[in-house]
Amino acid sequence: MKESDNFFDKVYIIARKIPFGRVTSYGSIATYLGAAKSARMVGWAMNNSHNQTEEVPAHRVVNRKGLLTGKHHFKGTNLMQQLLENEGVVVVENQIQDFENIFWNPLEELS
DNA sequence: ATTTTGACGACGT
DNA sequence: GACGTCGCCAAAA
Repeated sequence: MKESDNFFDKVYIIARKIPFGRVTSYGSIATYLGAAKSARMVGWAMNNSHNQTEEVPAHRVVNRKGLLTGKHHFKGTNLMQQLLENEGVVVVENQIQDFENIFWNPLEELS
């Protein structure tokens, strides 16, 4: 069950492939997996990502608006933002600044 | 087993 | 462009 056995595992794999200092959106991952309209499942997978053996940089995954919608799910209140800022990502009020610039699209970057 | 919700997104109004 | 509704699919109540 290393490779893409199911939709969820794929999400984790893609999430781990996000480069340092870059971010992507749930929908982009879902689209890349062929389930463009199942963006919610990506988010749900992230929630379950804690159960995964390997760590998943869920903090690098935000919604299409570049908004840190899932920050409440993290341990701390602003932990997600802290992690992003630690990578050079500027975040103001849960919103990523210059989102277009740091956006990582698996459809293009990843074949 | 049925209903509700949810780390989203696209479309309609 | 802000707000509302629907669609997708899986897990929790």
